[in-house]
Amino acid sequence: VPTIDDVARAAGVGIGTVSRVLNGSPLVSDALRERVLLAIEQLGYRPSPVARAFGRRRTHVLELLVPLFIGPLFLQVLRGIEEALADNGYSLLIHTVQDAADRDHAFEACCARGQSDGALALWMLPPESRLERLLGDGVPMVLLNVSHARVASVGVDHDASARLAVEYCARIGHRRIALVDRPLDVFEPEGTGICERGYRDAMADLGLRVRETYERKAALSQPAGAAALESLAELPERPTAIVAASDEQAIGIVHAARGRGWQVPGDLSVVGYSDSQLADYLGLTTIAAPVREIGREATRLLLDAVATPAAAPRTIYQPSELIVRGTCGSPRP
Amino acid sequence: VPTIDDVARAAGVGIGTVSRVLNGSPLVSDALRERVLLAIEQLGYRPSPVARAFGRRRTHVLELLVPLFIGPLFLQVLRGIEEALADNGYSLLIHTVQDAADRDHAFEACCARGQSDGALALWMLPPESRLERLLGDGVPMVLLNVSHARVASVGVDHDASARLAVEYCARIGHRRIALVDRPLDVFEPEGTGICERGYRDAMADLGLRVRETYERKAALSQPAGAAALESLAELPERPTAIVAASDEQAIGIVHAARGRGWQVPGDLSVVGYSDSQLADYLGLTTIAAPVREIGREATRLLLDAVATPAAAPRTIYQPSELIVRGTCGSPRP
DNA sequence: TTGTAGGCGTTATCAG
DNA sequence: CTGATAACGCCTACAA
Repeated sequence: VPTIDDVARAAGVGIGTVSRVLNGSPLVSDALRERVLLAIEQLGYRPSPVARAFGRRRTHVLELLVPLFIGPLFLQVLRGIEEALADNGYSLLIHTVQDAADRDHAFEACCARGQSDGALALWMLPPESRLERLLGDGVPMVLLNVSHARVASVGVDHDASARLAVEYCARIGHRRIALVDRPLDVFEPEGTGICERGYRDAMADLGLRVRETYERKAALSQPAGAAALESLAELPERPTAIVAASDEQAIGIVHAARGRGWQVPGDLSVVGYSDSQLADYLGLTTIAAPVREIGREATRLLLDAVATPAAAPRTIYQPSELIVRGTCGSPRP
Repeated sequence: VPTIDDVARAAGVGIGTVSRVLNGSPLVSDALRERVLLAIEQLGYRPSPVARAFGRRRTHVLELLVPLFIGPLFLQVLRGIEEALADNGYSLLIHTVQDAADRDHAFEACCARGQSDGALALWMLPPESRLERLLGDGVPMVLLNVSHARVASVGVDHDASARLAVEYCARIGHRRIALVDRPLDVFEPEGTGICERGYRDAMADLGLRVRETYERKAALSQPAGAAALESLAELPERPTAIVAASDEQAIGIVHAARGRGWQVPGDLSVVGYSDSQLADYLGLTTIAAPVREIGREATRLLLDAVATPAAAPRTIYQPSELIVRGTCGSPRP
């Protein structure tokens, strides 16, 4: 494998000149640039990425922390990220995380500066314990679809999304609207819900009764959604509409409701959240999150942070949108 | 950020000793190892991954080429890959590919040795034009779920899978079984189909009539599957069962059939392929491919190749399996 | 068992 | 504009 030295020798110039040509410096005469380019071509020379990373103290690699519960949305985010990465020479390193321990490892690894120039974390908060080191080491980092006071983030405003769903249900006539939420930090099931505030505020603003018994918090899975429905179904005055915090949960809810012999949307309306591929296939009414855009914008933000460190953590919201399909209808009188 | 020099100084030893401790060499006295470990701890020292990669001429990174059409199966493969990667210090670099040009770039980049120690390509063949350089540069590479005479691969035997599907349909009484295939090379739509041979052989072996009019080749999408069904439906003697080369296609077929007012499985039986999450949700009878296992075994194979170069390209087959759900039934007399 | 010196392929910093 | 030359941080002989 030819090195920069070989090229310099072949072109009859110093390695400095070759390096300048390689990096598009204007400080090279056309004549020499020509000769260098020729030599590169003839030798089939490719600069070594590791040597470069070593030399310029920049890896041109971004890290991506992916929780497995994200499901099919992953490919969408990935598309957005790659859109922002197109042709700027950056690559993506992936770490999947399955549980809290994985998460801690992954964030820890990001802090250990050197592997990458920055990190993207999807749908997932960094553990508070690692936060100091994380911010201390100055690894640029952007959170996607979750927000945190001290870290930059891009995502939808979950409270606004919940409001959208609740207002829609109210508009088509529902008054008994329940919430099947998900914990803000998926690895912290006892914490606050992600749509909680938006749901309550929207209900109150609409003059609808806010009752604790109408709020459930469930994991991001179909069975969890189904379980939440069963519990809601036992209420003396059961809800006629349910707003879920994910499409998975919503699908579980729909299945369970139909399993009880209820009609959806006849006896129960259900709104999902995210507009995953599944929602489309199954005709689920849902609040769409612009997942691809989130990936793109977050990556742009991160690249900015890599180029210009020390910017204050920004939070950018992308608008969510109601997608009407087949799981909502007016309640039967 | 502390370097190995700082550690050596703090521990009062040479950098060689520190390096040995770092790499678990037995050639260090317990006393010194203790001191070094302490210094590392106190300084919060972390060896630089790039410097290491530079020094030992091994990046400890594997590259993964992912075609977007893979869909939700991706996360599953990823799980398998990470299983094999667990705790051996390897990371995963991802390149998504959307079209033939992307693919060419991606394979090209892998050849440019240095970015990674080896590459995994999913559901996708390298372009023949790149093959020489690829094999020439000696980048270890393993193909997943496609096979090639000159490159190592791990996947299911598509012909065996097709046979499984056909035999099942025949067993429950079908005689007019059609195939909606996919091209072996997705970016080469005109090429041979991936299940073609298995389908024809199985039909012949069962004494069923093999007719060209019963074979369609479609893209890996629902609309493509739907289109194939429409075309099949116009036949004077339409098939009573259809074997598809992917779950997506199968779902498109089912939708289109129901759109025509046909009952599935009453009027038409459909078998999918892969057992994606969707197949489960929609109750699609399908041939399951052990996707996670494929990821795991392929990665193991690749790691072997990285450690011991120049092994002859091996092809490993994983068994596929029939999953009976709700889209197949006996034909009406 | 230990320390020291050289090398890895670039980039960056100088004098010219 | 150009060419030496010194980092960069670690690994690996080699010598002690």
